[in-house]
Amino acid sequence: MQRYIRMLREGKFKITPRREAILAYFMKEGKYATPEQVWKKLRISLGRLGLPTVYRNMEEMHQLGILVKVEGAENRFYYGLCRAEDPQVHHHHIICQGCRKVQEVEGCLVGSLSKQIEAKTGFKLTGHTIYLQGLCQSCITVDGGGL
Amino acid sequence: MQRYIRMLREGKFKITPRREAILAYFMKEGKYATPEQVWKKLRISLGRLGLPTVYRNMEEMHQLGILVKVEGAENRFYYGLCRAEDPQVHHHHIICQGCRKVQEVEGCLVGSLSKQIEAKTGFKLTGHTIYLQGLCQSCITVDGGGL
DNA sequence: GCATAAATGGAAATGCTTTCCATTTATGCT
DNA sequence: AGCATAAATGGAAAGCATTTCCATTTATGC
Repeated sequence: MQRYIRMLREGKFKITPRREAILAYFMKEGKYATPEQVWKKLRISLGRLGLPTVYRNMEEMHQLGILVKVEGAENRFYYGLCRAEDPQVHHHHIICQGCRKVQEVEGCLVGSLSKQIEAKTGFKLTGHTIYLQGLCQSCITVDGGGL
Repeated sequence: MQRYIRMLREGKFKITPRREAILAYFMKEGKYATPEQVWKKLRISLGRLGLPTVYRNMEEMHQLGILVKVEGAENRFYYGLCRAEDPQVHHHHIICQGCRKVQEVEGCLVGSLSKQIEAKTGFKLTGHTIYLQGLCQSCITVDGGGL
């Protein structure tokens, strides 16, 4: 938790109860979620909580590298906590199709291949985004997906 | 063009002037575009053209593998023509940040790494999506991006 | 040609996300 | 501790990409 608080501070953001609650939510759940899902849950304990506040804060946390943002089903966006030691160090995430758990994949998948890609296509690579889907160990043993 | 027409037929879709116009648009432009962009252009030559028609057809073509669908800026979706010999054969696309040109990258970038990823994470891979961004040769020589 | 299911256009609805703005609050300074 | 101030927040309303509805038109097989 403290490291995420620190990241907020470094981004010149204030530490508010709402932000702490959002962080706590993701620390506890460990899976990806939409702003609305977070809002529905936190609204109960926080009393008053605006949906725009959740959207704003989650997007800010995404900008800071605290949350990963992925395009889920039905053109909606999901966010998940990035637990990488240093989020600045380029890496990827894999998402469990069973329980929506988010996990880091150290190292860059494209880095080692970039030369080949550039040779093949004639392009100069400037960036990439990878969405890995899979099943985490506990979901493999259960039934193989669904949620 | 004929191969895309064939793909539409195989998908039990009728060959309409609108569909042909959309295909022609992408054949000519070769870059990715939103339904609205396509609509604005084709509306002129087609006289009457409904925006929902463009959305519907582009999404259908995406389902058939004719168009690639990528999430662009500002939560909008862009489509680009897939020119791979056989779109069913798994491959990736790279998009030029300069001119939005879409190009195929043969082979799968994750295939050769999947064992490593699975070993590292404990996940069983079920799928992946890769968005490669780069600059095509002509854009490299011009200025380095922008559009 | 003709029948028919598919395609289309325009208007309206949907629904995620953002903006506006008045009020509240975290933070730095004294 | 109290204060000033810029940032954060909530609620309502707006924005806007995308989809749905439905009456009309059209491609296609016979």
